[in-house]
Amino acid sequence: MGLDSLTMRALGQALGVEAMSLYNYVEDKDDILSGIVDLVLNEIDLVPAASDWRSDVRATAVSTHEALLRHPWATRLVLAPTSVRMVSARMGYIESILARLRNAGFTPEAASRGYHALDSHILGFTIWQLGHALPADSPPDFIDTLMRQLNPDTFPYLVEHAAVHMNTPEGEEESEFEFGLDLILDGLERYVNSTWNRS
Amino acid sequence: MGLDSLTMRALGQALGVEAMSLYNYVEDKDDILSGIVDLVLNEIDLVPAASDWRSDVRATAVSTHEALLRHPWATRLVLAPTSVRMVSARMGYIESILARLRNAGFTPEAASRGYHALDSHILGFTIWQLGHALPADSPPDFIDTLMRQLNPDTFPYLVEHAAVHMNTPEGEEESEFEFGLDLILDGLERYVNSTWNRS
DNA sequence: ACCTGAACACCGTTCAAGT
DNA sequence: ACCTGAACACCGTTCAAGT
Repeated sequence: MGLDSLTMRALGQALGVEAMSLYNYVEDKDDILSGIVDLVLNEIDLVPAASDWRSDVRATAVSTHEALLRHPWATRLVLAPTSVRMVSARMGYIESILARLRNAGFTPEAASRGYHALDSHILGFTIWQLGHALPADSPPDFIDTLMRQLNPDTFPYLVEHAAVHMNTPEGEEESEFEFGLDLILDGLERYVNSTWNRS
Repeated sequence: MGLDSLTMRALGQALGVEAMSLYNYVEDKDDILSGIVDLVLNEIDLVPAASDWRSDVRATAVSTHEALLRHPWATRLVLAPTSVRMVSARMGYIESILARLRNAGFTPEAASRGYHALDSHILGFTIWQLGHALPADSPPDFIDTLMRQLNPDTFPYLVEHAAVHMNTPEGEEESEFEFGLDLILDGLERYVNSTWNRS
């Protein structure tokens, strides 16, 4: 499992064909990966202009987070694009966030800051979340070894932290993303209110 | 350049030896990568207990961000560890954040939330920032192609956003990290104040 | 037009053979 | 004890040769 197991030879085999045949349909492997990024990003609902900027932007943040979680392997491609096509695939998404903020009255500078704060949280939290999940190919004794290191004397608060996680119901886990998101939205709201001249 | 160019054969050559000799000193390649993670994480100043929790935690967040920027290739290893050793290398770091929050009076649940919000921003923002830098091996026409797609008619706000970046002095760029960090710290401060019983 | 075998320049890793 | 050549099982990619 994992993005690394997507090889030209394996893909060919899945299609009942030799790896070299793929080059009749595709420039190179990056072309395939770019296509994957396209597909994933197309699952995101672009920012609507339905209500206030905060709800609109929030909806897209959640939609993006969900789309990425649906495709864990693609997330690192979105975050660290390896081709021009992957970069340009994200342009519409970025534009729609910027547009929504500017239309809400953000100055160009405030919209830029807002976009950075939001997008780094959306992508950054998601990849952080995915990275903290144990790798799928972890050997059976992976967790054992880890647990043995988790000594209550040397890491009391880590042990406590683990316990908090154990006692947290399924859906709650998800809302950690929204907790951080709301901290940022709160902050942006106060930031623009403090720098706005009401006309 | 990049982490991918660290191969056993290349490393051997740099040491004036064949690749196979390395296996006399090292279990496997993961062993080497784990060692790199160790070295990078050791550059981080763990959370002091010098003043208020906010300043203390903030100092470590900045220290971590700086250490990671000094070693861009290692960042994705820290974020998506591929061995038990890489995971356990981070334990002391996580423990120190949790400890500082708990000692400041955070409940176990609040400390967990706080840690998640902070660490996801520290690691997430950094890798987001690194991912948005153009890849070092970008072909010369990479930027050209990109600029041609950046049509002011279809992406007016992206063009504006790019202009904001152009007009931003060097050091300012850095403070985007601290801008987001302070939004989160503000939020945590209000969060714990609202849930605290002062005794 | 599409597919393939052989080949090239790479990987990480093992192992018997050298010193 | 440490190093190495040869080998194995992989990569992405090219290209001449087949249909």
